[in-house]
Amino acid sequence: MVCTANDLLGWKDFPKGLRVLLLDEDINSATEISSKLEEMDYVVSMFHCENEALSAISDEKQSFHVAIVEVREHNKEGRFKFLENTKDLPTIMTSEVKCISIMMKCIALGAVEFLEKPLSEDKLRNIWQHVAHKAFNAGAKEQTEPLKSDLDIYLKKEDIEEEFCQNQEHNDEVPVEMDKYPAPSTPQLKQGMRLVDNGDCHDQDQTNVSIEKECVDHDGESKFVETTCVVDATATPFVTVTDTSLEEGIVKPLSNECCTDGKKQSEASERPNSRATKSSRRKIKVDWTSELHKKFVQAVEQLGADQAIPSRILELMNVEGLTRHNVASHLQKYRLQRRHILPKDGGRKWPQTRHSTPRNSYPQKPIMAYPPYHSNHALPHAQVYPAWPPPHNYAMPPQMWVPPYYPAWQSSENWMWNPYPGLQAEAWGCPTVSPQASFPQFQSRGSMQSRQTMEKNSFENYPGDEVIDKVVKEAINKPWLPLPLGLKPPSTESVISELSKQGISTVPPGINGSR
DNA sequence: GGCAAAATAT
DNA sequence: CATATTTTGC
Repeated sequence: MVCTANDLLGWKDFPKGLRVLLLDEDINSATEISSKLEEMDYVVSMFHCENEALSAISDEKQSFHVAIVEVREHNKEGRFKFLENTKDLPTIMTSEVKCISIMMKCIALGAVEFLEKPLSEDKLRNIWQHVAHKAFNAGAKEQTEPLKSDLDIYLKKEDIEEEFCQNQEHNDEVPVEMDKYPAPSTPQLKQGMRLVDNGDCHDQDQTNVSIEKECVDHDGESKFVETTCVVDATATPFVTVTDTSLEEGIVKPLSNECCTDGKKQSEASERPNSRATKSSRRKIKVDWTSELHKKFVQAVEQLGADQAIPSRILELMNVEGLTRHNVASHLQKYRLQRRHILPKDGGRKWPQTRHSTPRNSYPQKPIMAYPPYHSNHALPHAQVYPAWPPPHNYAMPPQMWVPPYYPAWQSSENWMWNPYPGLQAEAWGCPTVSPQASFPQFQSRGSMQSRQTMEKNSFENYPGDEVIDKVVKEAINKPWLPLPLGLKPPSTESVISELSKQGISTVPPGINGSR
């Protein structure tokens, strides 16, 4: 059985109840291991020969999450075969003898780990990690469309890779104290994955910053904040990072883009680990995804301008892992943005007239700059909604607040108004900020895989952010090319006039659009 | 809680 | 190398 990330999400008390197939011809050993496992609330099915085990596996009525298989010289061929036939089942090999060639072969054949006997409790305790790993990895391959679990929204690929270290204070309900039992195991490395082991992952004051991608959540409700953890490459145990497989999207299960961004990976792996060695390690970075921001905004709106203080917002948001500081910081930026944006007329440069319907006509600038000349672009209306809520909404009492169709932010880089929309936007007649209300789950750092998926979806519905971003970027960088999305370039006169408004009266030769 | 500096990320 | 975003410190 292939456990999916979603399965894990809904799994109360994970990894309790994890079904373990145990194959060991030594009855004593098997019994011993089994009882240890059962003490940990794993559900064990013991087998003494491959065939029994294999038929149990193929039995529809049974399913296993992970297998522990003993191997020794005389049965190795059978075990290899077993391994080959159970690719979907995370299989841990174990042996009394330490034979490097056998070990190697097992690993080569897909074993997720090789453990030397005897199997201590510590070793056994962590076998769930392989299930989680598998789940995350499996999801990526199958994903055809984004999963939308809460975790999806909050977790990112980095988490999956880097989270081993973050369990510090997860004191509530964690069935297994992972933090106290450093995984003896070597979670299966899939392409490009790194194992991270930040020696000191404690965080300071808050009790909530534990992000656990692997043990996902123990309570279906909890939402984790997407964070980026500092990685210490040197601390990475025997993991050879294979960056070549960037787009190998791993998992999508958990999030929009779990483990897929090759660039990030390589960067991370090469990243100097200065920080890791530093005693005062920086806190993991909260990634304000559109969903998270949306929550934030809703909280702010609900509270009203005067009540909207970090602690209350935090409370309302109810997002696990988020700290007051995080919120405060975001609030700071939020206010800054509004201050910067609102004082401006809001009408002169950004006539709401264009595509606004009663419902979405906000007094502020739309999220994207609008081409003043043409309205025949292919962008859907939803895209013009402002990222920040309009002022009248902002101050509205809870009961009065009507959630507008809120455009989720795409990436943190473009969720605010374009500070200088006039020039670029009007000059080029194309959006400067990519809209995206339809696929908030996609982050800009998305994997190639999600990117592709997104693009596919996008074209079937709305263009996705990334698509737009890309297109817009290209349009800006290569003005000589025809504008995409049905946009037309502004007239020379309008450009000149706009430039003069900006104080540019002379246009240097060579930038007149031809080249 | 809020502001600003420092640290990072892009 | 500069800017933007987020964390830290006060």
